[in-house]
Amino acid sequence: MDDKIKTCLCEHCEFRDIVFASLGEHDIRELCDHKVERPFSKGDVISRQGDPITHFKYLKSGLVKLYRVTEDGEQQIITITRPFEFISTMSVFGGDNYKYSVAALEDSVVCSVKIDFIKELFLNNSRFALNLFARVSKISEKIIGQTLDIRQKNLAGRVAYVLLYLMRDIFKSRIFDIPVSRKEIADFIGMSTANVIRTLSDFKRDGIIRTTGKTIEIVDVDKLDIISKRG
Amino acid sequence: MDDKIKTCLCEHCEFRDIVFASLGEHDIRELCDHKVERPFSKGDVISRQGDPITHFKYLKSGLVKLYRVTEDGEQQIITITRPFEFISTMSVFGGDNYKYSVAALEDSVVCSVKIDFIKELFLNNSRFALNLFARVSKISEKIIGQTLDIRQKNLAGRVAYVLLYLMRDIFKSRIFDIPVSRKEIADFIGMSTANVIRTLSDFKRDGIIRTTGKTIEIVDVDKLDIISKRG
DNA sequence: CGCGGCTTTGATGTTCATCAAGTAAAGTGG
DNA sequence: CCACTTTACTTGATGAACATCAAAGCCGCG
Repeated sequence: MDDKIKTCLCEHCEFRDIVFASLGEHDIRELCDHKVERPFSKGDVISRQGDPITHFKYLKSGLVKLYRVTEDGEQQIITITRPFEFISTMSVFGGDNYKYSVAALEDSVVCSVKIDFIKELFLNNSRFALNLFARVSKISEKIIGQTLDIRQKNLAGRVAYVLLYLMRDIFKSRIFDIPVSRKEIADFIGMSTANVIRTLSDFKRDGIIRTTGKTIEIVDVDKLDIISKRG
Repeated sequence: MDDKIKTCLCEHCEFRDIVFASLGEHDIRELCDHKVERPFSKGDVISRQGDPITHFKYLKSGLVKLYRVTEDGEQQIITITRPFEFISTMSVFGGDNYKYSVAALEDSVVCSVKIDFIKELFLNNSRFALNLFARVSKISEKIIGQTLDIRQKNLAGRVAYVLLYLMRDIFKSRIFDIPVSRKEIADFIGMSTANVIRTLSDFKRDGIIRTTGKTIEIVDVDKLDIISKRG
């Protein structure tokens, strides 16, 4: 490797626009030196509930689930998100340990920077601090809103809500491969696996969705919207 | 009023230790000039979902509920909190409008500062920024954790959880006056009013709690803990 | 080909919401 | 201060929604 030719990739990372927009050339260069880019395969755990928080991690590509494990060993999925919508932990400088686990639902790439370096940036660059704060706040609010949305709905409404969420926010397409098992959907919306499947079968029978293997097509978005709202 | 004698009360406010610890004499003085202290009676709405966010508000004394109104006009209570645990909105600089409403459950005092002034402080005082960020993060995490806790429990478990929360976190006493109606408890844990009452009656019959009017005494904390955990 | 995991469907029982009716408590106006 | 009105609380009965259990089908993988 020739160090002289090596250009800093962070300079042109799309992430720069989001959180690091306010960093000058010098800081970006330094960020690059501190960061480690690491691939994760589908199913890999990216960070684990209870572990000490040493790094600031952000998702560069892929798809992850944020979840926690309850006392009786069940998973409770908090949210499913794409890059830019996941930044290591909500309380970046709040607590010392992860409150939740994160695992890859698709092959993913995560960038990781020592938390101390981010803290330094935060203290020295007020624009950066403001951006980061706004972003983390928005993520928290999205999670809270989603959880409350789900809570007030009945089974059919919840399943419809998840399908619409995957369609609109995650895949931006009416046809996509479901990235989670039925059990994971159940863990997300807080229902039993059997009833999630039953509801999906109902949707299929009514011509609202169509499935072949892992692939799903949302046929009747309007009807799904009605079910989601009415639930 | 004699302006010369008027000392700045913010200097000795307990809140200073929490969010404003990092402010010097000058900033504190200025904060004082900008802030408005205002009492709210039980039942008053402090800030309303959808309204533009113009001020940074924090609870100085009293008790509030954070809630949102669903499409069919029902209230969904997000959390109930004491001073220091409520700071206007989670996304202080995130969005332009309140995502949730806040109302006083007891007579309360709220301090209010123009959001622009806080933003200025945030940009000019990095210690303040860090403190504020950590605090807001912690509040968000508490809310998310609470919502997830409640979600995995059954009716009895939820009611037990709320009683323990009021006892431990809000009143710090086994005897207290319930600050919310049965309907509000129901809106908090996402159950019907009738069933909340039924469960409370069960607890009473089993000698777990004792009530006279609005006053409640938690008699058997251990049993309540078991019910809450098993739920 | 056969094993193990995920999925699907049906039958059954539990939990919880809803409805209804009655009681207590808390305002409200004369 | 009392009758009146309204709101909150309480309890029982009923039915709907959902979990659980069980058995069978499917599918990928060694």
